[in-house]
Amino acid sequence: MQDPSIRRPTLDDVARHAGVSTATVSRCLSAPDKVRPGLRERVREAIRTTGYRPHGAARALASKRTNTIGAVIPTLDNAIFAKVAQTLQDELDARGRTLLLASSDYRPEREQSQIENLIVRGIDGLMLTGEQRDPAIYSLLEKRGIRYVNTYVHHPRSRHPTIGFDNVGAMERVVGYLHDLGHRAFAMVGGIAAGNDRAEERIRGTRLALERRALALPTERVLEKPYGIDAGRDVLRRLLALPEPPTAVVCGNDVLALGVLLEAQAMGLAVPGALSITGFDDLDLAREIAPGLTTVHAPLVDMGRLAAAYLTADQGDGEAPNRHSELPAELVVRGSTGPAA
Amino acid sequence: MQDPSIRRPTLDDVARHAGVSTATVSRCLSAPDKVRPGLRERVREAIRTTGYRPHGAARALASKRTNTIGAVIPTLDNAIFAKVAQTLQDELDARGRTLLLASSDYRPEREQSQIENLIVRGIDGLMLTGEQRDPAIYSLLEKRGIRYVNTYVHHPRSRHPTIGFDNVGAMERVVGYLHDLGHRAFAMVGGIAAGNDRAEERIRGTRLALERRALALPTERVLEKPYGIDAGRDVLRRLLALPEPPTAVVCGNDVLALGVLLEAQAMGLAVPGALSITGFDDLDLAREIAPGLTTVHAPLVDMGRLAAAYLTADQGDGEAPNRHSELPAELVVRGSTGPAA
DNA sequence: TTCTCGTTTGCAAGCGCTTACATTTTCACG
DNA sequence: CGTGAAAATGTAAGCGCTTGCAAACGAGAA
Repeated sequence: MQDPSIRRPTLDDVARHAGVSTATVSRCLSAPDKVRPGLRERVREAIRTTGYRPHGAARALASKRTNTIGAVIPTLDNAIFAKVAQTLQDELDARGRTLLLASSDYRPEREQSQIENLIVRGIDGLMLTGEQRDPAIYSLLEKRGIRYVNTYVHHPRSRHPTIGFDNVGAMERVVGYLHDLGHRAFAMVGGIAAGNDRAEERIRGTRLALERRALALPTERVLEKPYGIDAGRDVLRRLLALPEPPTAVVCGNDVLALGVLLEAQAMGLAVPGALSITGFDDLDLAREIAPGLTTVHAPLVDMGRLAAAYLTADQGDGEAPNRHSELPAELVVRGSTGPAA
Repeated sequence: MQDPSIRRPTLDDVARHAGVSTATVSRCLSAPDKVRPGLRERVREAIRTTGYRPHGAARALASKRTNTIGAVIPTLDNAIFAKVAQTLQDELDARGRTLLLASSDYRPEREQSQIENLIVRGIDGLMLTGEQRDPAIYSLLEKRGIRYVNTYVHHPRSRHPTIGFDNVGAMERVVGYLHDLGHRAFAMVGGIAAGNDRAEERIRGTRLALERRALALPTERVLEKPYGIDAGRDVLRRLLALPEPPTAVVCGNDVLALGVLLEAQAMGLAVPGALSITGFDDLDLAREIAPGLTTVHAPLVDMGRLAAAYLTADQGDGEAPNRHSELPAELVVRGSTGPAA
């Protein structure tokens, strides 16, 4: 859409204006301390009067750096990804980098194409969600020498760097807490586990924790649903139709939990009197709704911060950042859980 | 972070592999029908075996097009912007463009720097939120020949293109509806109007609609708050302390309305029996919460679609897209409003 | 004053691609 | 087959910037 009739000022124009070479102008921009203060000021002035703005593509081509970090998240339509994206952007901004954001809609093949897209566009680093993906993607990133990090998971033994939390461990805490309250009849509703390791880990974590307590979580009591309030509502109706309805419903995220909670209220089922509900993520709303939602707090802001730091850390400069950072994902107890009926 | 020891395959490599010139390879990529099918296949094969990926920056530099569209929104932390961003991205994707997203945190100076940033990064078009901003920004965009569009507003007489809805008119409908229900004691809580024309228009629209019905909206009954559930809660407590508390609270968006609603419920105030509440935006949650929130439906998806179409429309090709598109912003009546007490 | 050495500046070669323009090939038609 | 126009391909000149290297400069030492 650039109107070809308009010529934007270039480095040459600035150089001519200031009576110096383009090299000097370039240095003024990227390494001002390499230029004598007097000259520097003259160049600054010339930049101002010409209205010069650097040309990112030319710069990237010549310098082989784009100062751009990519990120692929499943969707912007969920606050937990939006918040990390927001944090990442703020942090990158502060470091003079730009965030190039893409979303995959939870579809692996779309994630792959988005990553390819980002690579073509030029990125110096890449934040990904979860670890599970086609190995070809990892080898492409390595071949291109693009630093990347997987978030929302913590896999200390993985060869791929991770910044996140222990989804399995978090569910152990959730289940332990509910078990201590006397609950024995559990059900779980999680996201679609196929292609989503966070969802899978939360389901697995719940099952493991129950088995550890000599309780089974049979398949018909584990429902996988795309995240959505309506899905949560739907699930509760289904669970209550079971011969032995659960006294505790463990949800894979807060949106599902909210659906379960709202449906319980709509059905006149006392929460937590007749049913305890837990979520995951700790959305703002979890604190505000009545009763407050017992949930696992996902350390989104810290994750975004650490990811930004990891992806922008200087390469050679000693001090390689940790390949794996674990963030706490703590249980937040609120009013949606209570002793088993 | 590009490892300099690694040489990525270039057009030259592909050309050599296929025994053709770089021009032919380039054409295979951007105008395949200009190349004889046999050759085309040979080149495709060479691309595959070399693992070639185009270099976006080089391409942008040579072609003067980036195939990238920028967007600056106030924040990702609000579903209404996230949803538009999501839609925009999907639509642009389908057209082979990339979305470069930035957020301003509702701060004009930050918006300006983000726009400059996007321009340097290279964009062919730009979606902005609202119309109110430093004229220097508009003239920079024009000087650069970058097509732009203002969204979330509809200003048919403005010289700047807009795609959005009539915020003032929407409030007329909200007030009219409440007035018909017998409400005479109104209060309003909106976003911070300074630097946010959408918020300002909604407040103004409410005031105008009331004046048209011979009702005043005195300053102490208009509260401007940063969007947030807690702000909404806070506001309700304040309004109920007034000598003559309102029977209807009109909110500038759903998040504030949700706060008002939750606080009313926490205080044991019947909604809509003792208090009617309206929102704006029609978040998913507005439909799910009990009682459902009466609100104005913001046509986010259509806005995103139209913006994508507008910003990617071919220039010369006759058929200039409309400079101003108005989308309906309809009142959605749910359970949070009822006859005045 | 001359010499040395560190600092500042300029020169110019690309970075990988697109695209006028020139050249060659193809093919319908006479 | 020859001809000419159209189609396919190649040639090469940039796009605007960075950066290695060389040249010029300046300041202190001899």
